Amino acid sequence: MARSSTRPTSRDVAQAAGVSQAAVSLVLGDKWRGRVSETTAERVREAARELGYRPNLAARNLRLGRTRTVLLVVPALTTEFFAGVYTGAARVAARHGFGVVLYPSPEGIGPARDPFASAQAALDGVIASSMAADALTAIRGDQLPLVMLDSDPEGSLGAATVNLDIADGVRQVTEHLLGLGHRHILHLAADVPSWTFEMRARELAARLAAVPGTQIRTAPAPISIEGALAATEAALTATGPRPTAIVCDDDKLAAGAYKALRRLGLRVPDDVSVTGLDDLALATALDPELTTVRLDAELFGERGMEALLAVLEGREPEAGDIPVELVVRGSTAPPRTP
Amino acid sequence: MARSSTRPTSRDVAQAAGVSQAAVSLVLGDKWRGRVSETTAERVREAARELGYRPNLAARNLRLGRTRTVLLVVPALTTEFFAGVYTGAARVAARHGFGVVLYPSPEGIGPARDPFASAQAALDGVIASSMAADALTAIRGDQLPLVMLDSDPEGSLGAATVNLDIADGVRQVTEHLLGLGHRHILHLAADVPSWTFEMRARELAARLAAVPGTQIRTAPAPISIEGALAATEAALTATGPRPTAIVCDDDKLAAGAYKALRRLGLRVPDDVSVTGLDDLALATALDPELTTVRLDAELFGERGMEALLAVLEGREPEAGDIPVELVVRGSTAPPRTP
DNA sequence: CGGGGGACGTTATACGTAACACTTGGAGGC
DNA sequence: GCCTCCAAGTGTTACGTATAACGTCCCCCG
Repeated sequence: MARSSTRPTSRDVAQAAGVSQAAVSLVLGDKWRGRVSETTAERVREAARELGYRPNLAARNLRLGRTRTVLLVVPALTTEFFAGVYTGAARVAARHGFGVVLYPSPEGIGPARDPFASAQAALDGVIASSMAADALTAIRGDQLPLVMLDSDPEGSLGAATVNLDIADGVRQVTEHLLGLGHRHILHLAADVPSWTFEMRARELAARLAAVPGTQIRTAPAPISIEGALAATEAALTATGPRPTAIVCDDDKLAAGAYKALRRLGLRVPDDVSVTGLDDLALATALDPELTTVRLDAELFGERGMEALLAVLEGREPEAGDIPVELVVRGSTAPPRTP
Repeated sequence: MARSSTRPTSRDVAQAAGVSQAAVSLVLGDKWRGRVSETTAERVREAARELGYRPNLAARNLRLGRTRTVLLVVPALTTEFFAGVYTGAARVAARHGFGVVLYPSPEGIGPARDPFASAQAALDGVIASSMAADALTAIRGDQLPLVMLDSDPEGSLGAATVNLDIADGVRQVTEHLLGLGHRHILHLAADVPSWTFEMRARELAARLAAVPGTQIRTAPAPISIEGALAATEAALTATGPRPTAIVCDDDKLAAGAYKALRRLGLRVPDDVSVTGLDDLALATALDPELTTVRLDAELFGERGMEALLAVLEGREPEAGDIPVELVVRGSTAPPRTP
């Protein structure tokens, strides 16, 4: 029996099986075909089982110079959306023998300057959702292979990007509302400095500008129910004609809009139509159920991981945005004719 | 200039600064007081900065025999609740120079037998939320220091435990409803084999049994809005007197109950009162806002991490459950007198 | 009967870091 | 003048693994 206080090593297994450490490595690494006899291999496996042997990952990582671990940087964990992204990424990763480590962006967790101070794990690459440019350059400084999710393809410092076709989602929402007859729209905009939100505002404005007689107003709000409530209430009690529809950057914002409308005595969709974006569980918990743009978070995660694997293997990542789909529910209707 | 293709090592830094590798290690490890002169130390730091040196974590982990990385096993990432637990754990961890890696339980991600197959990172310890017993024994088999969240203190194989005082939450809910005059209660129970849910059912039954004239019925449902909707609808259309209050194991279940009641033409709280448990953002998105038990997820995570640090340092973890608090909102009212 | 080549291993080495044990050149004490 | 001591480092080793390179046997073929 070896030292019982410490974890058994491959050398301990070797001694127990009466072979060399190299043989243990070969057998357990599944590289023994034609190099070790079946009986010896079985003896090694038996010894490993007996001792409860687990390879030391730090040693393996050092030896191989790679870790088969990847970091997923997300802006926060507070929505199901990034849970879905993680699930998809982890599924693809597992198929390729990779693990995924999460790093929620440094809001209240240590210094923002160094995204890796808190993620001690040694890494092969990084998948990062839209984040501020300075954090991005910090990551690039680490020379790690990088895939950006939902980021400006032009300005991402040459990193590979995987994007949802949110511009198309905005198009679908706009056409849906215009088709119903809406002409006066309030954009409840996420007050977060990020390419994706700026792009949504631009796209929405451009779509509406193409139709004469339309008006748009923008109300920025932090992404929380309370924040959206306040912003919506302020925007609707302001002077001028009342919007007949509210386009929200996010389902959570839509939930806040619902509350504001209720507080003002307005009904959805009779007085005001509301649309969201994400299609979280929240969307169907609301009454009436929310018309929103469904984003396939898991597919997003899968495509992100596949892109990173491609970069790691020196291949070209698959191009093309991920399609999104408008889900029409009960929160949109034609505007009441005045 | 060293080999530019590969990452610089401490030896490269040493060469650039004209010192030995050992000196670099001392300076960068902040152990140089009285061993290296201030001028040399500065020269080393300068060289490290120049080359963009980052220590190889795999090598450090191997050398030190520890990783300062901890695994947090959560049942799923689909709720804000575990996002909060993570945030709290990561905050405490960062204060002690630790990192936290997340491992969502193996639902659709690789083989359930080996929770670590997907988490390649080398680990110092594990924090695990309530999970099936076989997964637990698998973890124990790895000999890693373990803290269990919200698990049976008796049956957790000697691991340290940190618990929310959910029994007290159930007490508060029960007393609130009994005080309002409710006597016939439906328990919308999470259909998940877990100590914490079994405990809630037991506690609820015991509390009600102490009051003569009360009735309780149980409807098990998967933790999803759709599942809760179906279960509630089935339970309410069954024969017998209709419950006047629904106690849900979870806010998400409550959202499903709301939908079922709406579909049946019943109003909250006039016809039926509803309570939840968690106090997610969802609770205030509902109309009327949900009376629920607030769990302090971040504090839960902090206490979990502190307990693990205590175990790692050979100390005794702090004892005592984390208090929870009933938040009364608009979803509970006295039953209508028939 | 010589030797070519499988089958079955072993020996040796490197990955990058941290820490222990050791050296060197003076300064100071008596 | 010799011993001691300290500052300021250096040389060396070990952590546990994976793999390239190197031995043996022994069988079989020409």
